[in-house]
Amino acid sequence: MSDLKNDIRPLEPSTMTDLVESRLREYLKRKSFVPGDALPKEQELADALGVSRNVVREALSRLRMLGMIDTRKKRGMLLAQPDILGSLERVLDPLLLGKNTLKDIFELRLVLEMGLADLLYLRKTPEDIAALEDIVAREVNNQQKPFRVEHEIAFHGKLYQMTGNDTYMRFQKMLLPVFEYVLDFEMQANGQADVGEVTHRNLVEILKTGDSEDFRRGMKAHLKPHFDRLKV
Amino acid sequence: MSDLKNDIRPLEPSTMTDLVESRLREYLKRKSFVPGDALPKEQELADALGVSRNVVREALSRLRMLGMIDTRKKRGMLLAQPDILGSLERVLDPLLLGKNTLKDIFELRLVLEMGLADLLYLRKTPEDIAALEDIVAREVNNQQKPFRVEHEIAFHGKLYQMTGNDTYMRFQKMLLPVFEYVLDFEMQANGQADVGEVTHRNLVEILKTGDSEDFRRGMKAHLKPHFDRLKV
DNA sequence: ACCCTACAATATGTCCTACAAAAGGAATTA
DNA sequence: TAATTCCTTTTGTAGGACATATTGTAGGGT
Repeated sequence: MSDLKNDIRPLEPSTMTDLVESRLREYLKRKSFVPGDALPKEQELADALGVSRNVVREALSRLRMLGMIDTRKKRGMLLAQPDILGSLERVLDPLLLGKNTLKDIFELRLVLEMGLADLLYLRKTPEDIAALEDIVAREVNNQQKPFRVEHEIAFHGKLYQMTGNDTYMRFQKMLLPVFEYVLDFEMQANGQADVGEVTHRNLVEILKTGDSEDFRRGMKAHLKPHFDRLKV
Repeated sequence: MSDLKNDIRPLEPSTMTDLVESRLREYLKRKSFVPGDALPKEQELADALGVSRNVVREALSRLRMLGMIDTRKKRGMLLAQPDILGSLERVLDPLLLGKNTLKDIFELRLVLEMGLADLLYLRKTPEDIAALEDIVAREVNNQQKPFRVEHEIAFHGKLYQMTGNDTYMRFQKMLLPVFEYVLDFEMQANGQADVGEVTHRNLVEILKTGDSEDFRRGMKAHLKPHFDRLKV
């Protein structure tokens, strides 16, 4: 098992830019800045670190991408609150990822979907249910692919949103395209898509009358074809 | 509801570096390079884009950080497979995140834990169970905090590992520190930690004799104090 | 004919200088 | 006092220069 890779830290990055990036990150944490605080200017950082402004800028460029800092023309740089999913968004493209990672993400989405129930029952409102019924009602029996995908996203997306957890919702929505990609890929090889015995309509019904365990069982049945697809 | 932020694309980034980054990313996708392929040299990219090599380097620096490209001294740059969690790792620090995000991640971990069961039952082996029993056996009744946290990580970490899903495992392990941080924070305010009625030992027992639904119920009971803590 | 070594070619890594642009702050005027 | 103009400061961009490492190649030795 390649467990080692996770336990042992890969040796320190080599280029100055990498070092500066890590120093800066360390610096930001140590000084416990509050978002909005002004940071030293680029030249000062460069002098303090003993490198050129160029290297500092490359490192800062990375932190800026992660949303850790904000820069304004004359004010200098301000500490910001990173958008944790922003960086994921950039990388989470089916075309860029390896086969193993794609499989992992496919499973991860199933896990997230199965764990949904408790949050859902904690926060669902009658308005939410009404919205879901509306979505289900629009699901005509048109099972051609583009429509099916659209309905999937509408329905499950609404479920994520009902949790009131923005991070969870965004995360799931980012995972969906990867999920669909893997699905397409496997379907082309193995035949066409099966659909679970429990439909969206059934799930809504459970939401109205059942408890979180019922819902979880329903979701499991809904996703059963996907689980069956998983190789042991 | 700030749903808009997720539906509408924020306006195009302003600096050249941002533009170049997005152009490069687009270029990489469009040309559908295979990992290992050689990319044009920096100067060529700069010329083609009509910007200075400096700007190109800042953009490349970002992609390098995300693991999308690798550079060797004379070979030029090679396309690589990004490590999707690598970038998350950099940002997922309790001290850097906002209050809402911390709460979201706290919940996200619960969701992930609740969705664990199916993968677990698909892949668990007798050796895994033995390892779990070993871990539980070492859980002396020493409930002081540092030890408790260590046991938590050992036990739940093993569960993640048993799923055989590397991404899931790493993701969960990254979430744990944030989880503990929030827990500490709330405990200081509200009193001390309750512990669920179902213990690690019980969970192992269920793994041996029960099915995935039993396990899920057990996990829910195990995590009950945390769920109770969630505000509606 | 083969291997080893040394050198040249090349792409990235780093530094430096200079200037444009934007934005805050100060000074000036109504 | 309020509005306007100018100045200063800091980031953004450009371009040139050189160090460094690595690859490929040529040459020499066996």
